[in-house]
Amino acid sequence: MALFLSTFVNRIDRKGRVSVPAPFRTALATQTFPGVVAFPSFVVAAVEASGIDRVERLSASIDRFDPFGDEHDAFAISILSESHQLSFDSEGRIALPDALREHAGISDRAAFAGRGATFQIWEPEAFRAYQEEARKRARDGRASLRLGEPAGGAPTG
Amino acid sequence: MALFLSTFVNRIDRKGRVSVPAPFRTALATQTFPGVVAFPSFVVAAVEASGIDRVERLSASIDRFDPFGDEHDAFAISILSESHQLSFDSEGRIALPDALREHAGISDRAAFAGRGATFQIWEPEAFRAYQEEARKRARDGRASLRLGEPAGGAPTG
DNA sequence: TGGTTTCCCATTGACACCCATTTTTTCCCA
DNA sequence: TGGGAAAAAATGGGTGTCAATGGGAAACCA
Repeated sequence: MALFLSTFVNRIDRKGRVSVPAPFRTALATQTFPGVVAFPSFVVAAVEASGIDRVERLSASIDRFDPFGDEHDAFAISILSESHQLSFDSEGRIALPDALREHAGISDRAAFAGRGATFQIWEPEAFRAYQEEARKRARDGRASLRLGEPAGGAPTG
Repeated sequence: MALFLSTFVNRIDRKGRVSVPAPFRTALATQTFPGVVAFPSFVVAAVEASGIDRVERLSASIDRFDPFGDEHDAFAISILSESHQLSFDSEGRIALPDALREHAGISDRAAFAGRGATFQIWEPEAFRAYQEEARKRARDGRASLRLGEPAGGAPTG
């Protein structure tokens, strides 16, 4: 199972290329498409990304519902139509399309932030601020999260 | 299941490496990733650490919910994106990233404090003070600890 | 055929691996 | 039960390898 952890900040060269962090590439190695699938987040100013397998599952679960109901239409449009397939070059880099860069306000550096099964791509400073905010919320303990089986107990942090 | 007990203080060399205490390495031996996963505590000035299995469970339980809801966003960001995968070298050492060292105020020595299913990494003096404080609270009887049935509730605290 | 993308190669720097040494713990035996 | 040998753990440092980065040239598209 793919697990994206940690945050890496990489440089974008004048051709618009960024190295995908090596640990992320490793996590993506089993995918059927050698690259990442990315679309603009509709919640925050960042790019959502994952391997193609996850998108295929998402597509399948959308398909399972009424294809003309508008409930899932929004998701289908927002995600699938705005997704980009970004393939690795021989060095493990991808080219970020302008649409995605603009959405995230990215110029010459990109922060790859692991989120478990997916990751996000941010403008580094914006991510720092967002992270600070998230940390505050976590500390306030408004969300309580318990680990699944086998071992119970909340994360102690 | 991994069980981390006792406290060990080890030296950090000029490359930023520390030996993970041998008993902790033994407890981690069954994990799928040979190393530790660590992230800054959002409660105290210390580093939270565990094996990767625990983080995988965490990721899975986040994934189980609406992946675009913000209910668990704070934890996802605070834990997953701030986690570092620190792999053992052939001597059983890990390299502590600057971000983690700074958060815990660690310079040249690190205290590994067992907490059962997880452990923490402290600056030794800070840990001593924290321990003293915890002891005081325990004496005042303000903390009550209950053992669960054989496999019952998890101890909190 | 201009502009873009892909492939290839070079450079740099960080880190993983390897080996040596010191320190601590364990174990054995007098 | 104390001393000492042997084993294990911790520590220190050199070096080869790989990831990140930059740029030129070929391939591709419009």
